[in-house]
Amino acid sequence: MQHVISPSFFARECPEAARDLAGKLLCRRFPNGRVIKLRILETEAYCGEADTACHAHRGRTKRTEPLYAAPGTLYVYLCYGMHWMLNISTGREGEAQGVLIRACDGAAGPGKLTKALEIDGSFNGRYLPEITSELWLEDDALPCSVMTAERVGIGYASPEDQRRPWRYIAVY
DNA sequence: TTAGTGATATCC
DNA sequence: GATATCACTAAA
Repeated sequence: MQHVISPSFFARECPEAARDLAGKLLCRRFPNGRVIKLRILETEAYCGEADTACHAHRGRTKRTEPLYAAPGTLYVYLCYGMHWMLNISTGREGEAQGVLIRACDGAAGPGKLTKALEIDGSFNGRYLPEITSELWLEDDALPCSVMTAERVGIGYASPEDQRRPWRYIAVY
């Protein structure tokens, strides 16, 4: 039985939410009506202002605002001038936590993922329950195990934060 | 290994 | 106002 994931799923500490999100289904209805569902294979947790890898580690800015918003709010931003990164806010409102969705099957890499799903900056700051006709998450209860690893692409973070096992990989 | 790309943050 | 920096990718 398919079950649509509600925002309360994200109302807990980021590493837990990121770990649980691995193996779930990311579902997208395109403007032309076509629907695809991709299994999430890789996520990363960014855990608030104290995490030097998190965009919000220097405090609240216009850009990081969605990370502070209610859990289930999307944080979508452009990297390297061409790739949109898809994140979902977690924790409590006022805490700058988020989960980066790094890979689904058929789309390995956060930039390829958003391209495949046609997700861009227009989704930034949107709240999942308000856009269920375009983007939603499902739990089909397919069992899997989850491996952890160090996060990638965060050479600017402190050495101890770079070592944190906050990357989650679903294994079947 | 390197170029490509543009928004953002941080510094004049 | 200017510049440096990026939670990346494809091509070579």
